[in-house]
Amino acid sequence: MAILDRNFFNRDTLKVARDLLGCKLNHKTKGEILSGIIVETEAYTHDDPACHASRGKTPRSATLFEKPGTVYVYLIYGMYHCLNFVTEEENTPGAVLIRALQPISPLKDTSGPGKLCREMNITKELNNSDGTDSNSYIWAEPYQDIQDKNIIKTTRIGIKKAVDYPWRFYIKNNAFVSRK
DNA sequence: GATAAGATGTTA
DNA sequence: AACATCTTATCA
Repeated sequence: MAILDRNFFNRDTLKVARDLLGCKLNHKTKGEILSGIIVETEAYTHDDPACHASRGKTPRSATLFEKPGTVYVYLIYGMYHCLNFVTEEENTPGAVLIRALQPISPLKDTSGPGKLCREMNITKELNNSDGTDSNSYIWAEPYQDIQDKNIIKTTRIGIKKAVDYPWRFYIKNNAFVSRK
């Protein structure tokens, strides 16, 4: 099983967001591995007003400038963690937000970026870690091949800037996509 | 130091 | 539609 490596993430953010659909996400925590299929993603790029790096490098957004494949986890609204994979080459900010998973491990509720982090036990501790090998705590690998006809490309959710960018991808008719 | 806004989720 | 709840950025 080939793990998604740095070359996979060192590409156009929109392509990475699309290609992550159908991949298996794994998180090693408390001696066990939790996993789920990625069914919904959003892209955030260097020329995107909604990206955390849109106003330059700050302590929080610094992770977005890291090497492709780096894990970016941040807290939103003081309550919920969100999981991202950094894309594009180093010093070019960009990331793919993982918005929903179809559980493989016995996870309860993973249809939303905050919910899946809660279920997968993903916290800020993982921020800035390397997500490109199975020795790290979190990584992804190809799992299902999703055809273009089964992918919906539409606008992103929960943002106030660049609301018209169709940079959200999800698998058609999948019950675990958020905001049904 | 203070303040406002935010890539959310739950409840009603 | 309100609210729970707190980090981050951006001022001063």
